[in-house]
Amino acid sequence: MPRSNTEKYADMLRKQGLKVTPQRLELISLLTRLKEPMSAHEIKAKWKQGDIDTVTLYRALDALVDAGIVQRVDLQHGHTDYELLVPGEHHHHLVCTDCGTIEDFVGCPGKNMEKLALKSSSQFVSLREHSLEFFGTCKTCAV
Amino acid sequence: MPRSNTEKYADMLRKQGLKVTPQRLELISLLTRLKEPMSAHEIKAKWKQGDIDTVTLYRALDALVDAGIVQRVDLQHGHTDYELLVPGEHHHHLVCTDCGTIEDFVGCPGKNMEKLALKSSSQFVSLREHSLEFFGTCKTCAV
DNA sequence: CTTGCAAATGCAATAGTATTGCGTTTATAA
DNA sequence: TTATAAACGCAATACTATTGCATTTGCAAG
Ligand SMILES: [Mn+2]
Ligand SMILES: [Mn+2]
Ligand SMILES: [Zn+2]
Ligand SMILES: [Zn+2]
Repeated sequence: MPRSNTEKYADMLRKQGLKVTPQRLELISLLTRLKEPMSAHEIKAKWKQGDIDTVTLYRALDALVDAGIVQRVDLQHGHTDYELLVPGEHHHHLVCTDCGTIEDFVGCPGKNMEKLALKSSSQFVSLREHSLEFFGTCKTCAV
Repeated sequence: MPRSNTEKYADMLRKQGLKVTPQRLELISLLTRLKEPMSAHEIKAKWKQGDIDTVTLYRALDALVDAGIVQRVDLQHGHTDYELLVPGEHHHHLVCTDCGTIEDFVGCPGKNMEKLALKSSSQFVSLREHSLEFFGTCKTCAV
């Protein structure tokens, strides 16, 4: 990972009063190379520099989520998956319920949906986030 | 619960080759009265006829999901919540991250979103379901 | 109404996911 | 260089959900 990106993420951490540690840097570096969201255990299995304690990994993931670097995703796998968040963007996923194939969906009309949701709501005045995942069958599995 | 509704759900179970048991009927009856999605443990705590074994409850919930009577919801509570599904409809939720207030959102433009998602996809040709939940702050907590 | 049997139940054990407490180590700012 | 709050690693524990198996039961066939 180029130095500029590393420094960008380091700043995002420090901005939240969080420390920049070797573990957190390797975690970011690892997530940068992933093409799909991954569970804590899968991440742990991919760890290069020796090993990382499971607790430390979960706490590092929490820290990155707090800093807005990582987002949690629920793909109905029975656990939380994590992926790097591109700043200023957001995206969702298409999941094949047969083979597990995952594809990103980037054209989410989030603002419109939130407007719609707020208009129909009697109790809410502002929305900060939303989860959205699609489940279906990919070309390969459709036969 | 009126007899007609009970019979309707019983038929939905039998149609899937699933049996109609006292536990499943009480579970449906209990879910009918709920205004919010609930976890397995919360449902167990509300059980009236004596007690239900946790395993039986999970298996009954699975059965109702298979029969299309119940849907699973992830409200980022660290567990699965369950709620009765109105046949032919679907809805999502607004969740207050401060106090936990939950409000239904019924005006989901699901068909359009799926069309949008499929158009942008290179690997998928059909989508069956989607998850969508909004997270924000309710009027009471906004101050 | 009886009977046969696959499906469902209850209990015990276990798996999988995530968190807490605490003593030691380390990043960072003074 | 030093002080200190944050982070780390390890052990224990909590919480969520599932598996295996002996027993019971829904329900359809006769
Ligand atoms: Mn993604
Ligand atoms: Mn609801
Ligand atoms: Zn597939
Ligand atoms: Zn609130």
